[in-house]
Amino acid sequence: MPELPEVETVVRALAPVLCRQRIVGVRVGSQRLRRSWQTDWKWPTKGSRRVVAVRRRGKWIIVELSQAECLLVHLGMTGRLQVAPRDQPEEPHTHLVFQLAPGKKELRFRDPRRFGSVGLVPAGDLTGFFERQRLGPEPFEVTPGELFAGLRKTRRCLKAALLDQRVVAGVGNIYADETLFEARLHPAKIGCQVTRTEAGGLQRALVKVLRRAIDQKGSSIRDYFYENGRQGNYQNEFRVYAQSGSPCPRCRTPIACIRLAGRSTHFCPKCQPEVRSQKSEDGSQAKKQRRGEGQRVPRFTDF
DNA sequence: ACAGGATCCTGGGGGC
DNA sequence: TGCCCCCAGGATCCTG
Repeated sequence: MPELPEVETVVRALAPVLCRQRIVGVRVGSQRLRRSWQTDWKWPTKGSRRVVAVRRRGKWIIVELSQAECLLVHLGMTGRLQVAPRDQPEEPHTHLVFQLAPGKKELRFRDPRRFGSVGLVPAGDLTGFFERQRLGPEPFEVTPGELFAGLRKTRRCLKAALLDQRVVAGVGNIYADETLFEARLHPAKIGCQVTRTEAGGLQRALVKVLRRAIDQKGSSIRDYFYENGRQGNYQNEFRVYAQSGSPCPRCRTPIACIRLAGRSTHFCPKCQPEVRSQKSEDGSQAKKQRRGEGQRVPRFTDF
């Protein structure tokens, strides 16, 4: 599952291959992605676009093109971007193919579960696009104070807050669990109960875990390969994620697995002690009186 | 306004 | 061996 380290690794692998190439044509598959990008897909019918740069924001891949446009790619759960020779047979679930020149290669977007999305944005609207998404700060740029402020606002648990891209961009299920273990914080602890010191520790843990994962070229479980079948190695360093029942690497207590924010959540019951005033099963119902409609985050295809 | 559950989607694994 | 069912999870939609 591509999270920040996996996306960063893909970007680093793609950038030298794609930069200065021209996209001379696009072929669209018959299956729709989850987002209805296909009907909205507006690729210029004439002229080509040169790839100027490839970079990342949160879990988004940004392919900067000439003529002030950006190709935005989100890999979702199972998305893969791969550069392949044109004569190499297409794998199943290939939804989008960009023909490159010079040379006889293609950039292919493959996504079996179709949770990913691809779109074209004017470069001038890139900032606006991420603002409409309310995409939070990059983990390497967020200050302890900002993280503390973000957590203070919510009654959700830390696990849910870390998964929320508006709090901090790029964290998914794996790195949320690993970060909370590193910070010795219980995943069910309520955001607004976190102290400034704990928020500082969480920020340091986040940076440490993500840096190490990037060094290891991400985690390869099931679907993720960063470049033509090459795998990351961080899955060999998981300390809690997918380690249910295994001894904690610090204290040998069996790692526990519970369900939080709709996701499997792994932690050490001893190193990440239960919080004092944890959200009770039926507690937090005081919010019942709230009413009205939340502000809609624009769909990807809205721009 | 906010939190949490449901939803989409396919491949893999477990149980029978 | 083959079939069925469940689970995995990112982002968004829906409900309370």
